[in-house]
Formats: sequence, C-alpha cells, structure tokens
Amino acid sequence: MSQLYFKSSPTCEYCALSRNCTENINNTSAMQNVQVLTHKIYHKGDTLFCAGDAFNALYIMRSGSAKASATTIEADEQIVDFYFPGDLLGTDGFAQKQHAHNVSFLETSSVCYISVNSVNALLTHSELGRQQLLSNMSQNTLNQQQQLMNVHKMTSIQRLTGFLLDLSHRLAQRGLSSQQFTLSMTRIDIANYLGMAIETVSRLLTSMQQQRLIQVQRRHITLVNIPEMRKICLSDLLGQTEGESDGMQHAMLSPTTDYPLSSIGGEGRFY
Amino acid sequence: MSQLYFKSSPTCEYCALSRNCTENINNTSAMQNVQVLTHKIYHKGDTLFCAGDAFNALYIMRSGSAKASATTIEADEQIVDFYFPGDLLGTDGFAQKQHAHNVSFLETSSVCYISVNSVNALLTHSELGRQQLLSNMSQNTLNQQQQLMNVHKMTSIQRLTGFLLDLSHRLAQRGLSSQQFTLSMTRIDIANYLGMAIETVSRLLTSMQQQRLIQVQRRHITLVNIPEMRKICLSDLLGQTEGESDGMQHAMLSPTTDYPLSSIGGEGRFY
DNA sequence: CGTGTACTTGAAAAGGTTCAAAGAGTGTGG
DNA sequence: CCACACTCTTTGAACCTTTTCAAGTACACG
Repeated sequence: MSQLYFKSSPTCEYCALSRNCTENINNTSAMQNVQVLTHKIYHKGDTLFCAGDAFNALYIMRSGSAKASATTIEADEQIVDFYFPGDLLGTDGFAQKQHAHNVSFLETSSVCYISVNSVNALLTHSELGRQQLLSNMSQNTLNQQQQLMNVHKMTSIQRLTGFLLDLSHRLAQRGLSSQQFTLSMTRIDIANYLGMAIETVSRLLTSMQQQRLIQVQRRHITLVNIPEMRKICLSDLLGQTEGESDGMQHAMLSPTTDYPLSSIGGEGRFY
Repeated sequence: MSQLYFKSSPTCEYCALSRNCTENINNTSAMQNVQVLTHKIYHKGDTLFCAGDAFNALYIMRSGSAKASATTIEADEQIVDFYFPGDLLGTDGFAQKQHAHNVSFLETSSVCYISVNSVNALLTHSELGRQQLLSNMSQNTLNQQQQLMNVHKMTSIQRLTGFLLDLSHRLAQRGLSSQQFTLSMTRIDIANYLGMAIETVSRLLTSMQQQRLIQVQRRHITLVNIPEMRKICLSDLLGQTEGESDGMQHAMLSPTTDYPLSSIGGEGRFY
C-alpha cells in the first residue's frame, strides 16, 4: 500500500527507521505511495498510551524523552525503558494486540505516528523494513535480558554507573554531549528502573561525586572520570579506591567518546 | 517461495506456528510450495547454537527442554529462558544477524529447523505468519520485563513459587500434569535463572515442603497446595503462616487448573 | 564400592532497605 | 516580595533478607 516517509528534520538522521526513510526518498518510484507521517507534541506528564489501550500504531520519538512502565497486580509500577529521540516505541502491542505498557513523557516531546496499517504495508513491501523491525524487537529483548543480568550480577554502584554510562552513550549517538547532560527523570524513576531504593540512588550519587567520578547538582550531571566509571562497571572497586581519587580526575581531559558503534534502529546497550 | 509445513505429530498441536501450519495444510493451493521442515534429535548437554554463531535459522522445540543463556564480560552465565515443546527459539539472532545466546539441551530433545529463507518467505507471504512472529517476539520482551519486575518487587520465596507455578502452567498447556513434574534443570540453573544463590533455592524448597506447599524429592516436584502458592506470589505471607499449615493442605483436592488461557504461539507468563 | 556431582544445612557477614527527619528548590497567593 | 505548601532530595541509624563460607549428605555412574 504505502511506504513510510518522514519529513526531513534534524532528528530524522537518528531515527529508528531512517535507513528505510532514505531508501524511500531515493527510490522515486516508491514515492507515489508514500505516506507522510504525522507528528504531535506532548508535554511533561502526558501519556502516549496506557496498558490495555488498543494497539493502533507505533511511534518514534523525535525530541524529548519518555518512560515506559508496566504495572504489577499490587498496582506498583515498574519502569521498563526510557526513550530518546530516534527510538521506536509501541512494539509491546504486537503480543496481545493491545499495549502492555504505560508510556508517559518526561518533558515536552514530539513523536511520529505510524499506524498499524502503515506498519503492515511496510512489512509486506519492504525487506529492509522487516529487517529493521525484527532487529529492533529482537534487540529490545536482548536489552531487557542485559538489564536482568545486571540486576543479578552487579552491585548497585555498578548498576547506577552503568546507567549513567548508558545514558551518556545514547545521548552521544544522538549528537549530544556525552559528558554533560540533564536527567529528564527523577531519582524515583531511576531507582525504580534500577530496582533499588531512592535513598540508595541518592547515597551512591553523593559517593560518586566525592570520588570525583561525577559532578551532580540536582538533575544536572557531569561525568568527570568516564574511564574509571567503566572500570567500576566491570568490577566493583568502589570502597577500595577511597583515598586516591585526586590522581585520577585529570585523565578525563581527553574526552574520547570511543563507544562501540551500533546502528540506531536496534542498538545494543553499552555498559 | 515456500510456506512452512510441519509433519503431523503429537507435538504439533502445541507448536508456536501451529495455526500457520493448519492454515497451510487446509489451503491446498499452498501445498505446492510447501517445505517439509526437518527435525533433529539432540541429547542432554548438546548445544543448538552459541553466541556469535551465524543466524541461519529459527527452531521449534518438539520434545524435551532447553535453556538459553547469555554470557557476561566476566564470563559468568545468565540463563534467560527455558524452552519446552512448542516454543519458538532463536529470534535473538535478528538483532545482529548472529545469535546472542547459547542454547543447550537439558535432556534428550527434538527440534524443528526453519531456515531464515523459510522465515523470510513466511513473512513475505503469510499475514498470519507475520502476526505470529511479531507477537511471539513482542511477548518475549514482555516476559523478560515481567522477570525483571519479579526480581525488583518480589522476595525470593515469591520468585521461586512463581517459577514453579509458571512451569506447572506451561506444562499444563502442553497436556502434561500441572501438579507433578520432573525438573529438567538443576538447582544451579534455577538459582541462576532466578538470580539467587543455590543455597537459597535449596533452603526455600525445604521450607516450602515443611509447610506442605510442595513435595520435593530431588528433581521430582509435586505441587501440593497451588492456591496457597498463588497467594504467596501475590503477597509474601511465608513466615506469618508458620504454625497453621495443617488446616490448609486439604484445599488442593480439587485440582482445578483454571489458569488464564493464552495461545501457545506467544503466551504470557503466569504467576 | 569408591568417586564425583548435585544437593542440603548452619552460622557469620554484607549489601541494601526501611524508617525517620531534615534540607533545597519551585510555585502560589496574600 | 515574602511566606507557605509542595515535591524532590539528602543523610543517618537500625534492621533484614540474602549471600558467602564451610561442612556434610545422598544419589548416580563406572
């Protein structure tokens, strides 16, 4: 029926379907059945969809950020993912033809809307589209498994450090600073996502600041010693390196963001 | 090119692609480009594929059981899933075009082999096939998230109880007894999967037996008081109900396996 | 019948949570 | 412009669940 087409925008180059986009734009014969995607602005606290809502569309973040959460029977929430520009959203709906998550925005955000009809058309007609969707969904599962593994095998310091590095990496992929950023989520969100008490998050951030690993001021974070943070992720050596933090902090002056590269439309997580 | 076709077998009715199977069999015109799937026998400890192996095929368990594990950088393993007859396997390969897991068998097992070509053909030509695959993969992610949520919100007693109920439920769906079964995995596997020490698993099983919730003898498990086990999953009341277990154990005489129903090809987990 | 692997059990230790209280930034209305 | 209410955040101390370490038991296989 129709192929997907995104109006060009600064965000598009990071979009989960950008390669597909480009393919369509370059393929003039395909231009005839192109469907211009609509996008919409949401504000902090707005919900994109709730668990149980009919599965009508997939979404792509254009700007801003969002969180997806599931709800337990006892009605407490579990945040399962955060989304940033370019991320594909809503594939939780394929399982039961209704959404399984609540997605809400952490700040003013803009999202593209892709109706299920468009998705079906894409799957029917575009080999690349199929690949991208399957890859993305497969990667989602792997990311969740990685997350599970982290909870099982890593201490809370390692998890929090990994979380910050992951954020840094994801932002860097989108052309933003990998060393300085503003958290769009609260401590409560972070704690919930990482499966710890918010007091623990707070204590650990303070501790990391004291060790000159990060600089933290409310939501504003600066990663001061990324190499050291990476080491911590691999083996928890906090507590052993108490006194000698002064000799370390200068190593960060060469801000080589040499993260392992991966395509946006189904990227792995970095720890 | 070709559609998928499974030789009829007792297992097929529980297969992840059975509806698709039936569709093909009933559609005589589709029979011309049918591809008979091959299946192969594996033994305990054999590996189906390893992380890094080229992604050549999907697999469906016909009999037996298997486990999928990921490996951390520190080389310790994390079991991410167990598989039983009818389960679809190998979709971890879509993300990077190579497998991300190691899959090995827990007992003598038989699996169907579906080459990626067949999968592509299925996706191209069968709307139902697309639906099933996407649903299955979406459900995989949801299951992993559920698992993550369990680790964050539930005590170890709740997780282990939930694990046993989940096994019971999955076996029941396959026409086996939901009350008595033999674990094909070791305590080590269970502990690894649930993210606890094997000593904890051992202690909890003993404790549950003392409370007349289960009967356990090495790998052989009998669920004695399923209703009570369900309650424990919802709210951890072990420790409070120490002394009065005698009045409870008779409630299980009506073994109504009234689990919430769901289709095999993308089922949710039951806790 | 011995050896190895899987499993169980006990006691001490650790990591993280919970409870309690206080500090800091934000917005509202007088 | 300040005071008040509010939410988000930090910090301290006691507590608790689960882990770790250390033996010991039991079943399976040659």
